[in-house]
Amino acid sequence: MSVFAHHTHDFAANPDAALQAADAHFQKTGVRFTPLRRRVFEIILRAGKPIGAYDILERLRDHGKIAAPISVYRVLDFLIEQRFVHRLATINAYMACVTPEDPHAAQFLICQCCGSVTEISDPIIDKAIAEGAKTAHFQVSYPLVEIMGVCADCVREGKTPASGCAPDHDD
Amino acid sequence: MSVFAHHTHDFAANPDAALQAADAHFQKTGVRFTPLRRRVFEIILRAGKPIGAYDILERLRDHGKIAAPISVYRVLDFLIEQRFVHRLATINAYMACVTPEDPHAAQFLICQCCGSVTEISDPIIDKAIAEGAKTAHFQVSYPLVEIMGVCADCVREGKTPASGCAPDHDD
DNA sequence: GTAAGGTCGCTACACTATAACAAAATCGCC
DNA sequence: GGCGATTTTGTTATAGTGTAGCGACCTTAC
Ligand SMILES: [Zn+2]
Ligand SMILES: [Zn+2]
Ligand SMILES: [Zn+2]
Ligand SMILES: [Zn+2]
Repeated sequence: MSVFAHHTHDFAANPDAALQAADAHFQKTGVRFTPLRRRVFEIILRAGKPIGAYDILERLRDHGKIAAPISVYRVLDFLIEQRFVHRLATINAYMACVTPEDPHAAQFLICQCCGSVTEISDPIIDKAIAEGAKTAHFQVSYPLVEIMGVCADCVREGKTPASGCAPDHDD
Repeated sequence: MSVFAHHTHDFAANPDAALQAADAHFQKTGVRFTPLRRRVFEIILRAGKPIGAYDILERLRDHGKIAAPISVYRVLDFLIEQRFVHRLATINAYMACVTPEDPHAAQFLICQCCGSVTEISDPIIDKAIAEGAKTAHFQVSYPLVEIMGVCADCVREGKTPASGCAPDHDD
């Protein structure tokens, strides 16, 4: 297990548990968690890292389902609305929220080398943004924070974004 | 003049001054500020708010220039690289930097009602992100902060994103 | 059962961005 | 000024991302 298992309930790391939790949640709230919505959520969970809308579409088709892009986007809108999925604007991809039951402002650490993304929820960043916005008399509805860079693993391997993320040669 | 003229040197508010500053800068550095690049930068400046790549293309054509999308994107890459332009990932648009001479991490306040965008450079937000990333042993290359919400002007008019940004009726 | 509302399928389309290669302009050097 | 190397731009084609509009179907409420 990595030193950087950053969350105690990392649903994304346990697709089955996450699906069951979602089942329970929608059962409780009465919101309809249809087979299609469940299937798309499962695909996102099992991807293990951010996945594009058209990749989701492809995997739907792998399972015999004939679908058009719009179907995927509609489900994505639903899952985002329900806070089970986050959208990453920088890389046009979608990933499962690690703590969907807990409303939160999230920040994302996006590795430009390996494509991994870590969701964090740092109250200090959150507060700083709230304060900054307040100063400008700006009413925040959604604070998007996507931090591009190199993840701990890739740093350890000496990779850099400049060199196309190949390990650095110091010659 | 608005109460929210947020910057002392808001180049975007003075296209001519900004262009002259750019001329001087590129003269000094020896980097080539070609007519096309200058023209695109001028279009972005005169737009007064974020503008899409294809809108830039259209305005180029208005001035008799025949151009393909790729030309615009190449120039945009250049201007971003030179830090004279920022890209807004959330809305796929580009805007002039308010303080291009001063390297900075920027944050953007994007109004979902009127489409206006304000660039701020809040050291507290910046520091909070740096600290948060450090905790995760993540090496930051570019911290993207795009805060969606309602600007001061629109708040004053009672607009909300929920109602499609029409003024709120309380009936 | 029937009407209403929500979900999904289907076709087509709009918008955003890039690849590959050729032509032209610029620069450095002699 | 000629000339090769480099950079910039043009040209054509294509990839990638996201929506509109409408009708069928399915679920829910009465
Ligand atoms: Zn989350
Ligand atoms: Zn990495
Ligand atoms: Zn700036
Ligand atoms: Zn506004």
